[in-house]
Amino acid sequence: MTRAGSRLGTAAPPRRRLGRGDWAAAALVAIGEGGIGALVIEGLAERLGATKGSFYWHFKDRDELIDAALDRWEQEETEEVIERLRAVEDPAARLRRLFELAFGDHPGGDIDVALLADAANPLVAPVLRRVTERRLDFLTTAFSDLGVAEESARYHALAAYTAYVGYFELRRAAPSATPTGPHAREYLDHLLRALTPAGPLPVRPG
Amino acid sequence: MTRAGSRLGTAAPPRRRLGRGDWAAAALVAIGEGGIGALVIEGLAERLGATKGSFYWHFKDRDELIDAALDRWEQEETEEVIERLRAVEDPAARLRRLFELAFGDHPGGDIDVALLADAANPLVAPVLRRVTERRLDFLTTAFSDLGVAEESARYHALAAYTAYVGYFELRRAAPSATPTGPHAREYLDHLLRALTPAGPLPVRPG
DNA sequence: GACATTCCATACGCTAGAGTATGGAATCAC
DNA sequence: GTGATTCCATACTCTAGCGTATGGAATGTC
Repeated sequence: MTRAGSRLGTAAPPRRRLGRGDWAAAALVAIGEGGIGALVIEGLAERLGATKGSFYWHFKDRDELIDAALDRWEQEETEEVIERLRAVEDPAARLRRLFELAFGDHPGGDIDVALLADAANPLVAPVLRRVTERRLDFLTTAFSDLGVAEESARYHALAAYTAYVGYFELRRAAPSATPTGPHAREYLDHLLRALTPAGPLPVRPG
Repeated sequence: MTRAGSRLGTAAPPRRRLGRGDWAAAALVAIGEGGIGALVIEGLAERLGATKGSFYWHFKDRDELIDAALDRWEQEETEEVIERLRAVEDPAARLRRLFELAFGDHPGGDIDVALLADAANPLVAPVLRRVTERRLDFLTTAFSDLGVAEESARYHALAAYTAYVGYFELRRAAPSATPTGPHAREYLDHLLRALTPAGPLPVRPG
């Protein structure tokens, strides 16, 4: 058969040729939806309007794709976020911004949770460990900058990070029990009060 | 072949015949170790010193075993715990005891986390939702009994529960980053201060 | 102690999905 | 435009693990 939709447009868009990046991106989406287990080569191929043949030209095997997707995740959802937050001068504002980003509507939380679900996977484990420690260190420093004592800052960081992780886990376990709409913001306020040391540190003051 | 170890003891203990309960218990252990995916019939059979033949006599299929294991979990790790906590009169003591149980060394947290990992599984989803809402409701009431206003009590419950879930997720993601030994207790103290409304509510006062 | 019933082992069929082999289309180099 | 290179589709093989079929052991029953 000649390539589907190569001449007259079928449902699929007249696609260009694929590269490793396309596969890695699609893989990360799949992981976000159903974890490593949902990363099925022929499934991705269909989404991309291709077949296994393409995949096995770009990648040695499935593990190599997983690695590529995890690299991408580590970069986009941790390093780049941290980099962006460095730009915020005021420690309180930086922390507040971090909370807003973390609990916001981006798909990051879902990927996080999906990867936590595959924490036992030998490919996932080291990346997950690295990312978790990196984030915790950043959080610890953030609380330190706020004036919290060294030891206490670590506990604040742990509490904040587990609140974040737990929130997205809860959303999967019982979406109806998760605060939505105005309640979401109220809950975030509540969290900020509980998790930050001194004052209320209101979100978007004014 | 005659049954292994039926006369002279080999490595395996001279086992009695198996019942549904044995399979369900083994299944729950397997789930705790690796989630639903780790629940492999022939694997469990080997652990129990039996074969598939036995399993398919007691159960229609794998799904039926999963159901049985989930039932067991819901009963042991939620209903029975709640029942036990009802016995504690003082609201503050009850909440403190709950925290101690939750963050204690029982394997419950690991099973919780494993099932959260399979939240998308159609067999797991309804049980998980039920259990989560049940626990949240109990927590909400617990905070209410402590004198927290209705709406606020819900947020307290959410924060406490996500802290619990997040803690065990963190332990899987980066065990080395999780507080251990004396730090574990210090962190628990920190959490109690952050998550409970009024006073410090010390663990095991005195 | 023979028969029924309960329980289980062995040997098989079946499917999903990873990975391979190979020919051919697209694109580039000149 | 023709040869080389890059990219991809099709048609396989192979394995893990679910489920089934069937005979036989263990245990109860009278």
